[in-house]
Amino acid sequence: MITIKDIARVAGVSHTTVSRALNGSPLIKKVTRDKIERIAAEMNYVPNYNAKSLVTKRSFTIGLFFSSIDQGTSSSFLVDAIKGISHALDENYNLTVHGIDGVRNFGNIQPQRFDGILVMSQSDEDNAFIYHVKTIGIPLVVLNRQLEDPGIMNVVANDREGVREAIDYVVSQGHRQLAIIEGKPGFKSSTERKQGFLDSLIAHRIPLNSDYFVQGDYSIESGYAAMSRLLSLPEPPAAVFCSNDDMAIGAMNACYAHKISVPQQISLLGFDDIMFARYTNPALTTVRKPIADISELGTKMLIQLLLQPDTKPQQLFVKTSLVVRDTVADR
Amino acid sequence: MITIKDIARVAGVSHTTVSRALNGSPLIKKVTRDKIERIAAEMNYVPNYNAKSLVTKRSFTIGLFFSSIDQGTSSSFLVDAIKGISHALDENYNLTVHGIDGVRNFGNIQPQRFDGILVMSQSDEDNAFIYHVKTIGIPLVVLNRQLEDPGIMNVVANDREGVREAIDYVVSQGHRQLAIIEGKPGFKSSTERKQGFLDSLIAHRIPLNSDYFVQGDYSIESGYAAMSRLLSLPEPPAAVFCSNDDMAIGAMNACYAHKISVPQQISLLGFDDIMFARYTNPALTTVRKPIADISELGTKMLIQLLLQPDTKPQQLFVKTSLVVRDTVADR
DNA sequence: GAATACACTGTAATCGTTAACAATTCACTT
DNA sequence: AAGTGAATTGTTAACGATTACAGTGTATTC
Repeated sequence: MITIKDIARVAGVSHTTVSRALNGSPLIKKVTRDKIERIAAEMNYVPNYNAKSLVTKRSFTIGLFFSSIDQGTSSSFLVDAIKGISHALDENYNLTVHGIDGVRNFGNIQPQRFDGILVMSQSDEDNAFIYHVKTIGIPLVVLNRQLEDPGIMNVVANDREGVREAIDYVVSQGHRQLAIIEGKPGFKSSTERKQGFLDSLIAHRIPLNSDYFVQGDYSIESGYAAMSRLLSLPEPPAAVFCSNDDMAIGAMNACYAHKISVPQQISLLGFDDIMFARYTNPALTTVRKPIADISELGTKMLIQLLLQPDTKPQQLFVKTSLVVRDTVADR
Repeated sequence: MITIKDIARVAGVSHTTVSRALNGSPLIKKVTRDKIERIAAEMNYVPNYNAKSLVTKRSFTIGLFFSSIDQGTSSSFLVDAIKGISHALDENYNLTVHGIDGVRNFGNIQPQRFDGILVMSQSDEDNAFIYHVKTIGIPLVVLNRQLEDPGIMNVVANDREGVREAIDYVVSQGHRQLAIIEGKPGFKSSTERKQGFLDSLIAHRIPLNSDYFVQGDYSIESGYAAMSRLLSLPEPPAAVFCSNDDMAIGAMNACYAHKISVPQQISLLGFDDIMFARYTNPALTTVRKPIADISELGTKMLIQLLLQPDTKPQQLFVKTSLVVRDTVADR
């Protein structure tokens, strides 16, 4: 393995000069820099990042932590996240991936091991981890889940606005009896999405019917159960907004079971645009949560934070988009 | 940040002794070791891995490379892979994740940066990368895709056997007019799965009908197209084996479009058991490819390879399992 | 009671890099 | 021709660990 000293020898300079030349120091004369760069390239020099890290105290690694590695749901999250992050990260940074639940002792999470940390959060159970990271002072960005704490950089989708737009669309298609299957109680995302639903209804002066608000918990099964309840109503709704796609899939299955055809007899709207939304039958109309964009923006914010540690934490919202497919009928 | 020298100072020993004590050297007396360990714990000592790496020439990081980071398909692969790997990897190893297509120059892939590399391969376009890794001598295990080269550690599913068993099952349900939608031409997995299909048909003395062999390319669209062709046959098959789940989903959609009900009029069988297989309507009967198990076993082999570099490369097969759901009718 | 062996601990060099500080070179002034 | 300051380059000491080698102390042997 060749080192800067090897290069120094053939270039006839000191290894310090080589170091400086290769790191773009303005101190070095152009001709020597060019010569050294040429030689380094010829010798296929690759810097030893451990030595670099040892002295600069930067690890050149960013850690991505996500809620659970063992729970089955929402797997496409992770791929999209990695996609977005890779786009924003330059090649001599390493991205390491961990499940938060796999971290047995927080002691291993140390500034010397991570230049920065991204948390793809899905539940407030992550808070203990998040505060540990914050406490020991590693630059941190939390993605996907809206935080109450304004002291932490946070990038999320604008759920409320996204849902409002989607419901506006459903209303514009002529539906006025709208129901909602709500998300898991206590989750910020649940209330945000519900708010967006209400925003639209109120804006359109649609009277609120308490029968049309039913509880779910983001699981397929809860979507099935909730939809069954709605279908058994004396006057079932014309359209149902499901607070996530999983529940929409459950709801669709409930419709099949009750011989109700979608969207002819009832319209369905999801949220997330998971990969499978395109494959349901009929294909699900839904609100796309741009995980890749969120991750990319979050990574950029993290890099910003690395360069200027005193950057003020903010809460950034990424716009969602409505994906019109086949589950909302036009009347 | 506290170092072994700090510990040495309070313990009244040299830092060498601390290093030895903390690394389980047999040279150290039990009482000193205990004392040092106690002090280290009290001081919340965490070793500096960069310093360690610099001198031991081990990086404590394993790289996971997968074919493409930007292609949309088979996302659950990655999560399952990370799951399996995390299980087998002890906590002071870091797992870094990269798309092979994101690697702009191979020069960055260096022994000093990776103790070992896992490649989750999906196409033979990965070969250039694989051989680069092999050439520079980084311990390597290729997962998921069967290699011709016996010089590389390789862990894959036993596709052929898995398909044979699945078709045996379909036959046992009373179907005898069996069709196959084949995978992408030139792919090892395509021929393996086809072989499994043939194995079963031959074992059951079912005559081969050339109309029932149609080409696909693993995409949903190709599944749709292939199924349309089969349905337009004067005598459509009773059951169709799709060489992966994506094509099965396409095929199912084709059935819907042709008003053919699954499984009443035609049975469908997939391969992979992607996450969505459970959510299709009806839920897809398929052959489960145990990605997590493959990854876990692969990781164990890699660790073996790290400990004993002269371990003979082998090709390991992990058994698939048939997941019976609702798309194969019982006659 | 000295020699020897063994068990344990310490000294100092090393890994490949950066960076504070010192030294040299060079082009201008005067 | 010497002085000055700026522009380059070099010397050397870190960074935090491991490890070859040297040293100490104690028990065993004769």
